[in-house]
Amino acid sequence: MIDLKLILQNTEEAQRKLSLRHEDYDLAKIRELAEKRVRIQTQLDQARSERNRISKEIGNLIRQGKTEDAERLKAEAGLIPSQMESLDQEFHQAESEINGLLLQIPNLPDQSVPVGASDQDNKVERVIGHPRSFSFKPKDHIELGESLGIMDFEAAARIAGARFSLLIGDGARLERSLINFMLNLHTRDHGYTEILPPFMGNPDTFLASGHLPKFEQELFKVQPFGWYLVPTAEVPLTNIYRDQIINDTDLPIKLCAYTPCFRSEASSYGKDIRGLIRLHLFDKVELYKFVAPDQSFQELEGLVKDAGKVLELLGLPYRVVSLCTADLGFSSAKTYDLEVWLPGQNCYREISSCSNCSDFQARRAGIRFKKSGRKGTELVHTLNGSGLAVGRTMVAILENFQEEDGTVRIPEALWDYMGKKEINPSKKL
RNA sequence: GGAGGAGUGGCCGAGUGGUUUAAGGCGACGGUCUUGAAAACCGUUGACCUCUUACGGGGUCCGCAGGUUCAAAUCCCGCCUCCUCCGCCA
Repeated sequence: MIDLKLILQNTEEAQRKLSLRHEDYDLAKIRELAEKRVRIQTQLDQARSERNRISKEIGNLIRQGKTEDAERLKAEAGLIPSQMESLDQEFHQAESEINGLLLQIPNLPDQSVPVGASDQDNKVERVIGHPRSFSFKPKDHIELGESLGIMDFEAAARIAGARFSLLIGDGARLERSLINFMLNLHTRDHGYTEILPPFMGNPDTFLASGHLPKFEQELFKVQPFGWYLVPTAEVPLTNIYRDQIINDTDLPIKLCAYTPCFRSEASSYGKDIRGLIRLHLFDKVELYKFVAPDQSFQELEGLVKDAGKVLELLGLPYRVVSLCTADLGFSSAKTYDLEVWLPGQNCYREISSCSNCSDFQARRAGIRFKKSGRKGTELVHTLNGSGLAVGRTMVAILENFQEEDGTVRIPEALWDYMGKKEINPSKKL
């Protein structure tokens, strides 16, 4: 949620920043409702104050035994609740309308975000590593996976349907190895604490992270219970500290988590139908930070570095892209995508998305921190980033390290995890 | 699934309709003392909304949401969460 005060005090500025996202929002309407709410609240507070005063007096009279005077006052005070009732209704009406509108509004882009109209305007910040040149035509991961006998999309479709995967033997082992490798790296070398959260959550949880109410069609709902399956570990991790006040000495808090991710891909019809690129269920290791506001952009750079380290240790070429204003996610103030080189597709593909959500999620989730020796609390800033999408990492390994005969070399960083240095073509199950 | 019990401030905990303006303790912070620290003693110590240039004032918050009442942490209705026992179960 963006700050209502910002809308009230600087409507035009907020409107201008939102328009950079190429979406329209009626801030004037919110402003009008908010001003109305304050008027009503003032009246309501006065009525309550009067009621409290009289009630206290009645109490005093009763204690002094002056029951007749008390009865007279009771008759007088009896009129107040009915006056308050309609005000109270108006107040709640205005408040829920304001909230309903506010929950639909995305975060404001930071001023360092490139202004643009589509993903064409994203800015390449840097390129790390060099795409390998092949002496043969590189295969894509689907062909490789099936000839190696480590994937069976037909069986996956039989079990669940389109956009699911089934890994066999070294394929399954590679997925598991990657998860362990990533978690070990981030916990041992990068200082993150590992979390294994629930893979589903209640509606409040998804509201706090910004996935509800606007994006319900992207989620799988568990009926009849009302839970949703997590589309990313960002959702449960955000909510670890929902409605909590954190000591500033505990910041920054750095967490990482492996979870499966469940996405309906409702708005992706026709895109990446085959293979491991876009699935209803995939594995991801997520990085997450709760930080003090003045640290968040610096911490974002660190997050990108931590995610990039995975690719570097695996020897995969990639580039870092700063998303433009039109391509930013709903909760994000600034996002870097890491895009890995895929020879099979002859292009860079997103393998990590690292965002600074500033105070947007913290406000929805009520996550604040307290500076010792200072009055009051302040909202934390939250950051999240993939470290990395596991399936897409497997795609990148298969496609980048393939040989002409279909053999795939395993990156050295994974040798111990895999117990071997290459995967050779073998019979299908 | 059955039967009980419980949810109060950062934490523990008192409080069964009106001197509760939520006692007391712990923790934290400040001070006295001390070479320094500890101990002891003294003091301070919530969040949120709102009015005010300011000083300061008003309001809300005792799991959540309703209700009764002039007045609710306290009584009533519904819900949520946690705990204990029984049953079932990976």
